[in-house]
Amino acid sequence: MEEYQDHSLGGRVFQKIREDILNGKYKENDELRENTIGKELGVSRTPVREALRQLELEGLVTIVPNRGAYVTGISHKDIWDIYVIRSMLEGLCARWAVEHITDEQLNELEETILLSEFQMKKESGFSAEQIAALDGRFHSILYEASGSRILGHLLTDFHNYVQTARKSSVVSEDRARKSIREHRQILRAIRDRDEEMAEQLANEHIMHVMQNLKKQGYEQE
Amino acid sequence: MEEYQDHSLGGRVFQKIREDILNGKYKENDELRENTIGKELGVSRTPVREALRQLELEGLVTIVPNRGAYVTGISHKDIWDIYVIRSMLEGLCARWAVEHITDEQLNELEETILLSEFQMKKESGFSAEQIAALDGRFHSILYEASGSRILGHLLTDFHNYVQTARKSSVVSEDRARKSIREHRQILRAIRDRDEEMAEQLANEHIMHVMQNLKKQGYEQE
DNA sequence: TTTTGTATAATTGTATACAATTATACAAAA
DNA sequence: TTTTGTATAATTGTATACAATTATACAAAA
Repeated sequence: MEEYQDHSLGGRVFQKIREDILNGKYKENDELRENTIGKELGVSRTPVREALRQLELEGLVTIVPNRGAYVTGISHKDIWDIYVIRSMLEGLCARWAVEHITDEQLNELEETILLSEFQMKKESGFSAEQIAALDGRFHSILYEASGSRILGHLLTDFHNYVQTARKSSVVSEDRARKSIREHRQILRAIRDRDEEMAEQLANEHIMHVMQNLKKQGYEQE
Repeated sequence: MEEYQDHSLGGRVFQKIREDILNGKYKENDELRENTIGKELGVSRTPVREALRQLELEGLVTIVPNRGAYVTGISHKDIWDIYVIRSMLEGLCARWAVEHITDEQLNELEETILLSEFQMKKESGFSAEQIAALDGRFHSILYEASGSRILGHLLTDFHNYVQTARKSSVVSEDRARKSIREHRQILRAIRDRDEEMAEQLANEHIMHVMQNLKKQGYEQE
């Protein structure tokens, strides 16, 4: 994500703790002690502190002054809410992309779709992780193409949030195929400079993912 | 905002730097040196570092590893984009509030409107700051009432973002009166449990603010 | 003049020391 | 037994020390 995240200890600790919250290693209300985590990761308290402060800003951790940091956790309702919000914003993003997208970005979108289709045709079976990664790439190109720093930032955050939480396992073959087809339709609408259509398709695309989530027990609340 | 922000040095430094970026003291691409800021505020580097790392997460600061922190700045387009996004999400918020709002919250909304109307009737002229504060309160009650931690968090962030940036000065008397009237309409729709109407009105409410912004030179891009 | 190399200064990255605050253990009193 | 008080331990908050990295100044070479 951001520049320094990969280089500094603090950034890596941030990503690590975040992942461990989202994948369930740290559960709701767990106390996150600076020393304990530091020892676990082989670093001092300083980078851990930085990471915890950042995680609070993201809403994953609650800090009580002079007492400690606690996992806030992310409920099924939270994930559901994010999808509702995302469906609106992905629509807006596709609409804006119609205006701002470059030829190069169009080609990149095309490429991820082709690679996805290739994955699905493999005789040895498709790799869910690869499909998930390509899906991520497709969307982040669109975020970039929206020409909006704010919207891109927001959608990227959300994408990370839910992606790790629901893991890549949710990609059923049926859903994967439909998803790729929807990507292709979105791309076509953008190529045709059809704002209305692009927005609607991107909107529906996320709603379809939601229908799939519902089957897996993510209820409305 | 968050719990620890008021108590710890790091939290206060965070708020201070953020304010100074949004109100223009620190301009785009300004370098934010840990030592310099620390001396200015009479604290050591540690809390400043924490603050800068958090600000990067908010997108107000860019950190280049081993080199420094630079103000990212917030353009007119950014503010405009936030309003477009906000208009959608405030609509969603009002819709959800219809389902989740408590009687107490309804009363609080009523109260802020009454207080606003009282302000506008004052012979000595109304206080723009008071009106802005009441506007903020109205919206944050709604955010709370949406029953969505995620949506509330997001809208609160956005609200802070733009509020400080465009200062309270933009509140013209004409706009203030209309704004209060719109608040009243939104409240009525929520009371009537009319989701559709509540969403639409909240949506339009923000779009009206946008029209006002446009007059003040905030262009589409 | 322009470029390149190098010593020095400045700055960030991380660990650690110490103070302040909170949690815990346990004895004394009810 | 339950409650309260107090000493001690554990933890967070902040400052600072030191290492690593980058910026700057300036001389030497082209």
